[in-house]
Amino acid sequence: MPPIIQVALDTPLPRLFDYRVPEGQDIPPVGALVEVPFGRTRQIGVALGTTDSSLIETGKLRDLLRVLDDRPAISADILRLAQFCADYYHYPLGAILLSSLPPRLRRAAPFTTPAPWLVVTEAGRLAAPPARAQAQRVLLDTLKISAQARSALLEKKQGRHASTLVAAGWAGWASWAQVAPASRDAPASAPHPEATPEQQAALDTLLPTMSCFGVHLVHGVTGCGKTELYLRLIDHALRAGRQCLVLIPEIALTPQLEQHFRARFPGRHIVTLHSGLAEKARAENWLASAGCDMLIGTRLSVFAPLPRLGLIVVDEEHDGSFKQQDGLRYSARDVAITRGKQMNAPVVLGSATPSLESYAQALNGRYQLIELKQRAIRQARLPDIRLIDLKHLPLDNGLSHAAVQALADTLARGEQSLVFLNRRGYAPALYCPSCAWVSPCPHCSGRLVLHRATSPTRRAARLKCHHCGHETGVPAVCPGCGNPDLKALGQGTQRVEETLATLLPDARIRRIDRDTMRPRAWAELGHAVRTREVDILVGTQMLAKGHDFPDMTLAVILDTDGALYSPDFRATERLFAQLMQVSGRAGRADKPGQVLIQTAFPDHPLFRYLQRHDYAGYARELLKERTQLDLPPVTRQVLLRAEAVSMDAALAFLRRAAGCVPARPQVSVFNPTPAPMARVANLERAQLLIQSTTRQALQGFVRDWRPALENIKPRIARWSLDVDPLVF
DNA sequence: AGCACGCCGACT
DNA sequence: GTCGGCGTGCTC
Repeated sequence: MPPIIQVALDTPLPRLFDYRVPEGQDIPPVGALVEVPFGRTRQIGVALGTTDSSLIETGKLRDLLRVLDDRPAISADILRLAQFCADYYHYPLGAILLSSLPPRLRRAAPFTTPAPWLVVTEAGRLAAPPARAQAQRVLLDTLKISAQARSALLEKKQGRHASTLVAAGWAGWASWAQVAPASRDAPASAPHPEATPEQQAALDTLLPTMSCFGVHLVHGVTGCGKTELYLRLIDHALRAGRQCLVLIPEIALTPQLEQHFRARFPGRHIVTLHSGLAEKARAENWLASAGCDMLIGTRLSVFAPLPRLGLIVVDEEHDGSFKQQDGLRYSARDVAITRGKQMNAPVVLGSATPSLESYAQALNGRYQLIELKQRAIRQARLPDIRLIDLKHLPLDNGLSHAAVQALADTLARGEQSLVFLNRRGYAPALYCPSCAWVSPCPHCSGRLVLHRATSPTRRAARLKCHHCGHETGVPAVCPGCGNPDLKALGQGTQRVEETLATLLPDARIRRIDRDTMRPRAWAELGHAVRTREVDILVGTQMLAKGHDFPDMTLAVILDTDGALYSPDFRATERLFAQLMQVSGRAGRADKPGQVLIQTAFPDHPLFRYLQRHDYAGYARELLKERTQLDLPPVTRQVLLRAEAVSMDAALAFLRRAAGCVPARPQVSVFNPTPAPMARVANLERAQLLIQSTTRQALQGFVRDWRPALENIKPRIARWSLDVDPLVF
């Protein structure tokens, strides 16, 4: 009987598939990528081992087509990590393994990358390019210190200069194996600033623990020198011959971070990985990461091959970008911690506003808490935070007189301001004064948001649901009663921008939200702000991330009140983190910033802590509140998805499902999010999020619910039940 | 997820 | 008479 191998394939079916290995063909090693026939297609899969007997009848077994030996097999540690994710996130192993590969290596077409590195030749070391060829000189000097990845050169648009150097015989292309030894001649790290006493104390605590797994939460105020701390820890790991993985939220927001790292470790091989790279570059960098010293990348890098991994840094660990929102719904921070545990490598989480779940783990001693309270670089005082009590105050389109006056004064002084309003669009709802119709979304419990046309020539105004994506035109008359006089209710960033443009006609205003920001617009924006082409930035939470704008002296915060008393208590946490981040952007070296917050609830405890810049205090307060409500600090959710031919059928299923949910967990969010299927026009989806306690409890519920749910599926096309740790 | 099979209504 | 929309079932 021929040998049988088990293969993981990229299908939604949560099982492995058995194939025969034809006579005379070697059995593929565990982790090898193989091509197999599947249905009437061919698929790439991952060979996972042999078995003597298959549950599938021998007649149905098909033959393995070939092993893809142009690319490395998936290593044992990544297989183990993927297996963890398959169990934890209830997702098929094959789908995880295949999606962890760069898209180019997921395809069968051969991929050869003989020479991804540009190195200086002997002739190049002695050569002196003509003085006019400035760019070539710079590149040659860089090469004398360290080889450069082809992809990095292409990214920096230096491909032509590279070709010129190669044509002159001063540089040549080399494979990874040829490059690595030569690079060791270069200095490992550049001179570094002296550690502040506080940083030194943190290092004294951290360095002795760096030889084994442990999670360390670095809570450091903006400007405390967290990056310097990372650099010291990375240096330590690199000297021990280990690899470092640095996870960052979005590479677009932190191009300077990468430069910083390269400047500090000129002789080390630093590789970057993010979805913005071209397909070929991404595959090259992924392959190079196995032999690199340091990998800097976004969440997808957490699955990259790093056989000598010795340190993981998760910068801005609270950031939502670490959570993947579709497909495999993983949190790169949590996967990183698991990987660290499996590899026995320390994990350092850093943030000025740590997530509450991480902070709770630090307080209960599971993570080590490192606090950096002093600003290392700027001696500037923290911004002065003032509240504008909105009670009895007249507002002009949501803006108080005091706020407008402060913006006008700042403008008159030639300084820059920032206006934060966490609501994009023109108005959060359209309202009929005669029948109280308020633009409900036909597909979910949300409201349709009014979006004005972006320019007179562009398309007309639209109503959009920010929750499920439903979109329609604006009705001429009220759909409820026919009244033609519909009003825009409340303020969005578009409306604030419009109002400010009227009130402050001289100000140059830029709106920053998901509607105005293209993925790569951050660099341009940073430039515009630094060269003072902009006076006022109006924007959503996008302003809380991203670039440091050095000359912002005023931050105005509008309408926080919805989040203060939201039934979703995570809204308050998010608001506090956002306000801390936005406040941190106000002020400059010679001048403390000013923050003005409009609120009808100036006595809310959140503001007390905010005014003292006491993030830790408020985090403790919120955790205490949860204990009193008998909620564990780390709550998680179960996600139940149903797809049916009609929304009604899906909702009916979910209501009945909610009825068979055991009493313990709270059904806290009823959140149907329909998305028309590509092929089945009427098929709708709905989701039920059930908030619960610990992972163990949820897994128990998932186990218990399954049989009960099996009994109640009339007209349900598909349903699935996942532990969803995305929202803690 | 794809993809084919197969069932019923409106077309050249 | 067929074309095609869409429910159903299958993939080692």
